[in-house]
Amino acid sequence: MSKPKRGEPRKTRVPTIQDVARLAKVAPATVSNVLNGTRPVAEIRRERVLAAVKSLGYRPNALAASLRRKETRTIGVVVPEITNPFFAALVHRIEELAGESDYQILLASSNEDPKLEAARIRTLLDRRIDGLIVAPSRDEVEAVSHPIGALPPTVLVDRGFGLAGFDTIAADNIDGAYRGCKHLLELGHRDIAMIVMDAKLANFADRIAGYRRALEEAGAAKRARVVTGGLDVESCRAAVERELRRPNRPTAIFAASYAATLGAIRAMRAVGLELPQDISLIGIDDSDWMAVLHPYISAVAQPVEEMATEAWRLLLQRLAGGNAKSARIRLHCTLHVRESTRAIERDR
Amino acid sequence: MSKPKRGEPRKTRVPTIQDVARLAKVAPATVSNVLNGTRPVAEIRRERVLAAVKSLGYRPNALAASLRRKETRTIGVVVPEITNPFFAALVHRIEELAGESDYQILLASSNEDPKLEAARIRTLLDRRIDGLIVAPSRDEVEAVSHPIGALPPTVLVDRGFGLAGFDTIAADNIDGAYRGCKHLLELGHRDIAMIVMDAKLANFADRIAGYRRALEEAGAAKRARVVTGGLDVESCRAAVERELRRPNRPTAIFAASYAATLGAIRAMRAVGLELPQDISLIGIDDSDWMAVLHPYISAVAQPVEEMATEAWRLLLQRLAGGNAKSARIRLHCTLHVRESTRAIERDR
DNA sequence: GTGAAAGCGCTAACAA
DNA sequence: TTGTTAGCGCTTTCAC
Repeated sequence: MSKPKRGEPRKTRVPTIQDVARLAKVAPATVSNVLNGTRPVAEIRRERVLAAVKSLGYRPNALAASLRRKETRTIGVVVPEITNPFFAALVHRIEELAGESDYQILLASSNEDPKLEAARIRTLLDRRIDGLIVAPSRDEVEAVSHPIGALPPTVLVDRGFGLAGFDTIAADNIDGAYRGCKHLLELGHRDIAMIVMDAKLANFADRIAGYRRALEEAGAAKRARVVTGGLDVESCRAAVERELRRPNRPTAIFAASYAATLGAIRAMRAVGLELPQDISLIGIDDSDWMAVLHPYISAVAQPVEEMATEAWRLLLQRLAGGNAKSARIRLHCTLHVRESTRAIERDR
Repeated sequence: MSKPKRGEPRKTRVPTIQDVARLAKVAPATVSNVLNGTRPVAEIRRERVLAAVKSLGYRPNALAASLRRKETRTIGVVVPEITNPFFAALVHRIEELAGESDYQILLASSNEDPKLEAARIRTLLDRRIDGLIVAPSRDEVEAVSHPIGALPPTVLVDRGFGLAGFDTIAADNIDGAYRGCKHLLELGHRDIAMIVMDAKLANFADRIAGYRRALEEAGAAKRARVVTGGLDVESCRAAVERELRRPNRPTAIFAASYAATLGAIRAMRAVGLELPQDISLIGIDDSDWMAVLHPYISAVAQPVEEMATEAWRLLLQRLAGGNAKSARIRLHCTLHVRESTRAIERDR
């Protein structure tokens, strides 16, 4: 009964179901049945088994069980970038839900690279994951549809909305951007630059659309200016800085993503513009620090928690054999009006 | 050759090594040898195998291979909280390194709960992970040492430093805190309150020690005030707020963790103190937003990247059978002097 | 250089 | 209710 400690040469082979069976004087199948509740087992044996399990410190080899059962209770989760608070929150919630349903998460990050994404997904599939939750790095998701052939039940979050054959979930980006832009318009802004990372990504296209729609309604359609920043904070900063140095600089910046928001603030500093006196800013994607330092940053928050919850719900449904047609879920954003957006000065 | 698309009823059973062998007219073993380079295979067969693999879209079942080989090329990673930027960065880097060495990451989060942590580790072990990287939720790590008995090669990061039988890595918390505190002292501060989450955790004890040492050197040992905040931002905020409302409030706050920093800033807002005119602040743990909004927040940054890199290196070493005695690695923190720390007004 | 056969640890099907 | 048997798909002896 002396439990071997780390460091000691581990002499004792890790016990198998056979060892338990032998010790309990029952068949391996019976051990299995006791442990999994697969079939009723007489109380006497049942107790002998449990005792043997305990005394040997037996734990079933999940690998062997998975191989046999053809299910791993493992879900692959692929995100572009775990250090982005949005994806961190997404993963966090998914991991939590998975734990509750006795699933494990195999995490992979694609670094926004479709090739890497495809490769990572492939190795996840090799491990026979039961399902997959992906926040694709691109919309085409060539990565996602190409490998092996068939994928296990898969839900796409944030990007790739509406892709045939997948349950997809995304924020209502059009509406979110619309409301964010409208907020600025109501404050009197007309020269609003939207900063996107890549206008061709559907998310950004949608956000641009929402932004344009708000502008049109305000009769300012012609004032639309969309600036393509690039995929990281630094390139966004540079793009915004260029924009701010132009003769008729915008009075407000609408940063269409987290990195764009960070970049925009940096750019303002670089150019020497004070937030919100000299210029207004609203971002898409919220983070806790935005309500900590003045000026608190106004933001359109995506419903991350709900997105994760829905993703998990849909996935479980598929895993349970649900054969409904692909779900497409749009979830509403929340507008947080804080201090970085301010009514425009009259003298402009 | 028609690759089955998702949505179509997948009629084709996923091909096994047997199928490949049959098609290539060789033994399964030969397929294995070709794919793994285990033994030389005649060029003729070799090509037949490769062709068969391609035409069937065969991918080896990693589960079966793992069961047989008794190695999964999977590493468990357990962190208290993935949404904390420090741990997010840690996981990010580990995941990156793992990918490079063709390992997968099984992620689990303990929510700072030792019981949950133990449970999660146990299920990771059931999956026969080859190794484990844990940022323990507590120091005792009863969780870590208790389960099954033996653990696979395990490295402890951030907490649990020096625990027998593990490779452990942590920031040099004493020195980091010492330097942070010294910075404040050099600015003339004498009434510096340190906010910790739990004084009993070794990390915080160390940070307190560093803080005290700096104070002693400055002959201000008696002015030490350590405030225990609690485990989340909100309770830290409340604790700091209480401190700030006391008659002789501190002139500077030294927040000993990320959550404490967030809480401290909130508290200052609540009390109406302006940073850095009315009070100075330095935190432990850095984040990108701290250098974005004024005042930029001074911080003692832990070397996350290096911690992850070292953790991975040590783990690989163990996995390779390295039998060196447990490593204990302390890595240096970096002091980022920014704008939230300012020389104290003379009239105090 | 190659194939046949055994077996990793488990569960499901089949008997008893 | 229980035990026996046959694999899950792979790798690894062991023969040839």
